[in-house]
Amino acid sequence: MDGPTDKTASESDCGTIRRRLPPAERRQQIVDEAVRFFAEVGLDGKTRELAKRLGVTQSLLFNYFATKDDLIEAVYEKVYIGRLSPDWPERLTDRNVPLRDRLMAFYSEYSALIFERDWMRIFMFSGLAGASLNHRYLKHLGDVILRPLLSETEALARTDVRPTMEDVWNLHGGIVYIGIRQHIYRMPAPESPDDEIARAIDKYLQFFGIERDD
Amino acid sequence: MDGPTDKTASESDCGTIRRRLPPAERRQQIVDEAVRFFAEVGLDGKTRELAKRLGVTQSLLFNYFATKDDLIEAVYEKVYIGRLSPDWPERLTDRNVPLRDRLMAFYSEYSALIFERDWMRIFMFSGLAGASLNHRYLKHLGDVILRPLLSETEALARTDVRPTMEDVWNLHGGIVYIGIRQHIYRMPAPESPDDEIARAIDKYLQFFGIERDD
DNA sequence: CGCCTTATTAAGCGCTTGATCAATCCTGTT
DNA sequence: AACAGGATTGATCAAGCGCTTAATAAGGCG
Repeated sequence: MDGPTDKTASESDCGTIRRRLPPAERRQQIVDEAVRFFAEVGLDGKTRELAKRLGVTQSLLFNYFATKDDLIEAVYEKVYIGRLSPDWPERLTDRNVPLRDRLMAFYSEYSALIFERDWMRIFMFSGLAGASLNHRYLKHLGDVILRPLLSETEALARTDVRPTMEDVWNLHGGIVYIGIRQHIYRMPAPESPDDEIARAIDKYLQFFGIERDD
Repeated sequence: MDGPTDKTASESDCGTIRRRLPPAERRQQIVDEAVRFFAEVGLDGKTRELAKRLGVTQSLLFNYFATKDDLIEAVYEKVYIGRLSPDWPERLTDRNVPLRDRLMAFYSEYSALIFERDWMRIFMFSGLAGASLNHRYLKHLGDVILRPLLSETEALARTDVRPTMEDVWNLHGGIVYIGIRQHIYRMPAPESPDDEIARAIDKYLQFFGIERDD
């Protein structure tokens, strides 16, 4: 009554309704959609709704993940991984390049990576939930990015006021807050985040009397 | 077997097990505990667990709030209310006082109000949930605090670089991020937040060439 | 004290949840 | 074409959910 029901299920238009994927591919498909899903509705999103978005049965999810927590863990890892590039520490400490340029390069790349709705929201959800990956990430960020950044600032500071770790966190927080406003609170984004980042960096450097070409 | 079970239920120690409160008092008690509860576990916290914390039946909650959403709305209002003092706008624009002092006074008071776990977390939960109160609060903050603050900065700025709304948001975000680190991510707090606030403000003012006594 | 109002409870309804598992039916191989 | 393997499904479970309601008992008042 309702249209040509092509029972063969392979569906002539194999674009969307395809079934029976190779396990690795399906698993990845599930995680990908789960990232979007949980980022949107929170970690209490229901497995049945996620399955519906995937066009798949809810029970299938449990063939790939023993429990919902396992799936969430996979979401965490998928979204946290690669968010801190391993070559940033050395680039941030390369004193052949002016500190301002290093900071601009870093925060320009970093913001492009993190000012993304899925990441921002899952990071916040996992932070609120007290996920260990969240703590480890922040500790890593502090150890591997911000603390070296403090050393670099100290090495160039020309004022009597000495930079502290809190100053670096303030720089970092002011920048990250752009993404929070945009993706957590859904406020309008600044036209050019890089410009705002540049101003935040200049404000920071100027406070310690560091010139543009130091 | 188990101790003197004082069946009269008024409980000699009337500290905790008391029953039959006047409705207004019980309602307030419920909201107070709900704030702590939802701040801790999130808005998907279960009414049965909240009731257990109150030492009360779950069904009692629904005598005071028709639905769980109503209770959450009461939590929102309880926690949002009074968070933006109405006399701040005029104090922030009182040009008889140096801008630095005005900023310090404001952010010192404001941070004392908002650097509190229950508020921080409920604000974040409600923001992620897209609650309208959250949007209204942020719009109000922008209109009534930050925009005037931009005007005050403009009036005193001595540099060729003109302050923008984004600069004010950056100042604000850097400060608020202290509370986010502490209460959302549960990182250790700075010893004296007021000192960090002062540095953030000085950094901001100095960027626009505003002196301490302007 | 005994009554009467009503704050509170106990029981449970209908539905949804995460999770299970035997039964399907694609799909590559022969 | 027939088969075998395994990805996928549909039916289902027990637990837990928000919420309802009739019964219970606390406590101020005469």
